[in-house]
Amino acid sequence: MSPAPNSSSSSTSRWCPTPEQLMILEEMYRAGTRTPNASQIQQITAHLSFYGKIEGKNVFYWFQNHKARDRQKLRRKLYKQLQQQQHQHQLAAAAAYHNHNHNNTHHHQLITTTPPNDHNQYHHHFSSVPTTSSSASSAFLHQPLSFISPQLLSKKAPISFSSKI
Amino acid sequence: MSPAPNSSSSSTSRWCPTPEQLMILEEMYRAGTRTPNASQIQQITAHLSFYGKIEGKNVFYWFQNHKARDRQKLRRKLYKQLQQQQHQHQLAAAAAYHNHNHNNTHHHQLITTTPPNDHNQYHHHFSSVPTTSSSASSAFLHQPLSFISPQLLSKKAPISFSSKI
DNA sequence: GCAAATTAATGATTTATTCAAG
DNA sequence: CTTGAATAAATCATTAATTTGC
Repeated sequence: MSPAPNSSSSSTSRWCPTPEQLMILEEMYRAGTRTPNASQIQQITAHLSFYGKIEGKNVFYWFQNHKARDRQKLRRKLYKQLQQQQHQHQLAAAAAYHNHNHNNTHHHQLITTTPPNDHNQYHHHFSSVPTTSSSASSAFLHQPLSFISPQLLSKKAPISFSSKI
Repeated sequence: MSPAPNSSSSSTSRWCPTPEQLMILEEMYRAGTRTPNASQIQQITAHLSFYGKIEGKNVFYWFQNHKARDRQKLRRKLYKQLQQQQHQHQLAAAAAYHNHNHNNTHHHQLITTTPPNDHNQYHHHFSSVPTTSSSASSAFLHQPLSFISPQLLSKKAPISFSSKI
């Protein structure tokens, strides 16, 4: 049943996107639009208003919600995988306990569906072992553990010596 | 393209964070850790090594890279926003702010930092008549409002069978 | 087949974080 | 240290699906 979204005088409780509008929005999202700015929202609204009553805030909210829920979904999926891998870790640990190391590089990275264009791909690359010219990191790490900061795992760790940040 | 990072050779070309490690690192970053010192790095490494092979330099580099990329991302975003006149799309959000609490069911307000002066919490009361100002906020307040329709500002009355008002 | 009741989706709001500027 | 700006997370509220009893 078509809900007749634009019963004008009545209480327009909330926007109900028509299938055309929804299709276009989803296509835009799929194409990479995540947080359109004002001009884009204006254009999208103008374009979509051809298919039914719509306002800019609807477009704005739609992208907000869609992005948030997409992320949420992905996050739940990752969490599931995390639990699985924790389980496997336990198994692996148990196996390793009974069996000596077997040179079995059991790698994770089961993520098949690459996140489209979002951030969070912390795959930095650097030489595994800086041989002679040990970079600052190793030198840094070779410091004799001056004082252990108490609030490592606590919240709000005040970075004591922040030169300029 | 990938040269089979973990093929036969046991020498892993580079550290590959497990989801658990990644999650913990992100959580630490979110909690405020940005440039951990040697002791912190040691602790973090010890903690994370439970979930997989990791070294101190990995932790060090991770925080370095993460911080850098975060800043970079944010700069790009800000640049985009400044480049434009940033009209409405936060206008909708601002309009959403405008609504006074209709019925706050339960609020748990965790105050982390003691607020010395509480005389100004959320003053987003943009009057319907914007004053001329140099800030971008007034810019979006000023504009002709293709969306953010008046009905949003005048906030509809809740429909009949509300629980309570 | 059909509505009332219940559940799932999703639009709309509020709250908490974050960064940078003053 | 405070404040402005913007957003993402969390939540509220309403519509659509669906289940259920008749």
